[in-house]
Amino acid sequence: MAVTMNDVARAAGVSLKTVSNVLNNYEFIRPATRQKVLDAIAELGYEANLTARSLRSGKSRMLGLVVSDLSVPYYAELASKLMSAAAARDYRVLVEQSAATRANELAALQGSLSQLTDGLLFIPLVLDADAVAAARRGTKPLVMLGEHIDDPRFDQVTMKNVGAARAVTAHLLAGGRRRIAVIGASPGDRVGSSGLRLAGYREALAEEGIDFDPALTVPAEWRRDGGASAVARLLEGGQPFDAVFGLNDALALGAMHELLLRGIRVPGDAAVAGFDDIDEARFSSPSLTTVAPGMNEIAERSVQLLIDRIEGTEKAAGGVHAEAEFELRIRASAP
Amino acid sequence: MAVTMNDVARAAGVSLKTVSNVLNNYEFIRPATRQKVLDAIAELGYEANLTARSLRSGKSRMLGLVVSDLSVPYYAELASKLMSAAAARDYRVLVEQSAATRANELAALQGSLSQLTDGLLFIPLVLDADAVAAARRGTKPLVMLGEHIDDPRFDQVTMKNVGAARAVTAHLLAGGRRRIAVIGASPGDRVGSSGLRLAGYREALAEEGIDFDPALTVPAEWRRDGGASAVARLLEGGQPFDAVFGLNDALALGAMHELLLRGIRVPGDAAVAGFDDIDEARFSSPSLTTVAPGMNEIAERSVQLLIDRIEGTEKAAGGVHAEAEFELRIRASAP
DNA sequence: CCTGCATTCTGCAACGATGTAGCAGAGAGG
DNA sequence: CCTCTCTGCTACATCGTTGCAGAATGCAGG
Repeated sequence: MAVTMNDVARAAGVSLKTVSNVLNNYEFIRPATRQKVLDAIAELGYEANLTARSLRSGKSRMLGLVVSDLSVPYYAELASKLMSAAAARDYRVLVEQSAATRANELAALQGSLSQLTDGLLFIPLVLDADAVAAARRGTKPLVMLGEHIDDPRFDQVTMKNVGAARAVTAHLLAGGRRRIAVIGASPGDRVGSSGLRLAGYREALAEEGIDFDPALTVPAEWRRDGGASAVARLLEGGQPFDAVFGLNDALALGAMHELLLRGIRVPGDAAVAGFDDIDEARFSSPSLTTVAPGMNEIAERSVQLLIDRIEGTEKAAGGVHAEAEFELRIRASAP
Repeated sequence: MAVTMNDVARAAGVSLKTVSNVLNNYEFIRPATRQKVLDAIAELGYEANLTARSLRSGKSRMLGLVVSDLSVPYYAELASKLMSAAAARDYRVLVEQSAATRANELAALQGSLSQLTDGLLFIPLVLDADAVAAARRGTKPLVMLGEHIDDPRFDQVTMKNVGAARAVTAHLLAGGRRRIAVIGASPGDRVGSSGLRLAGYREALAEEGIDFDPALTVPAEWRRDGGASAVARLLEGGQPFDAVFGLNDALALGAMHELLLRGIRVPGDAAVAGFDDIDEARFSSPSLTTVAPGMNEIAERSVQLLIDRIEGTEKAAGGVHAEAEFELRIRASAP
């Protein structure tokens, strides 16, 4: 039914392989022959069968993206940018949702997703480095995103969590705030986004000679309702504070919602700052001070790195680590 | 390198074709033979090569999803649900962003996306029905989502735009509001989401015997900043109003932001209602009254319909149209 | 004992592309 | 004049699976 290379070859009066050579930009073809083939292709409306090409060549020009849940705005935005970056290089992205499940993350690394793609962009949430390394021995390229795993064995593109959190905290301190509550971490966190951002917060405090008060560090699910209930617990615990640093924007927005509900003025009584600079941060009332982690750069560099690995351009033996630049966005919630 | 069916056949002491038959649940195989094959598969860790299967069988068990931009929360959520619904039926979804461009929408309908997939879920934004019909003649199944196109030729799953908008408006009217501004439509809109929702608004007004005032209908881009600037224009135009109906939640949230900025109390001075029930609607301050358009049902039914077409279960000659049920969510912005 | 049918399994061709080998002719070098 | 390399093309095998045709067996019916 569909036009095949054979039909084109017959129409152009050349062999099947010559058509293939034209399509693959083989060097030694006479211009006249090339033109005959191109004319036949145009006339018949031929389009290469990607499945057949993929079977024969072992390449699909598809990248896999493993993410917990696309309905989380941060991941959706990142996925969108990754897809655009890939499209610009003539690659497609096949997304798989892991629901932050061990079984699903493992399945994505080993199963049919990696079979269908030339390499994987992976945002791990439950697997640790050893589990990933074990699952992935001798297979296709893998680039890690996010902060859950930080291991020299893997290629990785991250944001500057520590530096950006330090900058946000320093900004709150510069505004005269002295008791800054942190929402979304436990005082003992050392790894992952929460540990890194908490470390940045502590560095900024230390620079100002302020002691770290564990009572101001409130664990919470990184969602809006987590931020709201963390603030509620903080207030009910009677801890005084003059600023809230949500470790992501959803937490900060939820926290701000709860503060306003209880008649606490923002930024008058308490400043609020977040992390991520999602679109909503500009439109909350008051608009949210936050830090943009350089998502465009993360998307660009991770796609570039993965494709370089696939095409053999990047040959570094160990893992390549890249960090995107951040930018502080000062808005009304913490001027 | 990878284990093939041939290796399994050799290990099990049967023919290649018998292995294939086992995998495809062919009826006439002795239990003992089936077991030998399954054992060999388990022992060797064989996994079927999907590319080869796809080339040979012409089926990929992938659905294409054409959407303008995944970073729009509504689309991201819908995509997430579509992917889950597909996964439950052992299908995968390959997403393509059209950026609401005519060329990209056409390319998605005709190009390699449809070649790689067994059918398409399409949320058109610029193509009209005739253009889609022309682009799609004699190819794979296509299910339309959204309201941009409403045509009996196509399979389509939609929300009850008119009914839901009427319900929201009726709720505002029941709360004593009489001058309800509508944001996101032009008074003359008849088609698409804006036209349908505007029609529902007018129906509710008519039921209460209230005249439609075109001055209260303000066009705007369906984004937060669109809602904000529409409210600004409304206020600067001096039109009195006691409620704002944003034709989606982003518009309503942007509008509410602008109202609060200008010291107008919500819901005291003006009630605000939206449409979509995105996650943020629960967490804005005040929380947003809106209508949930039944996105789960839309995702389930559209995936089911598409797969039924692909597998030949659904044989209706014309287009099948389905509408999901909506649910009014009454919150603080318009109690 | 033969025929017919259901059951169980096998072998070959084919899906549509690319890789490898090789052939013929032109020009270069000895 | 004979080899050797480069150019431009063709033929054939191959990627890993499934569709089709058919072989071999057992069993029932006449």
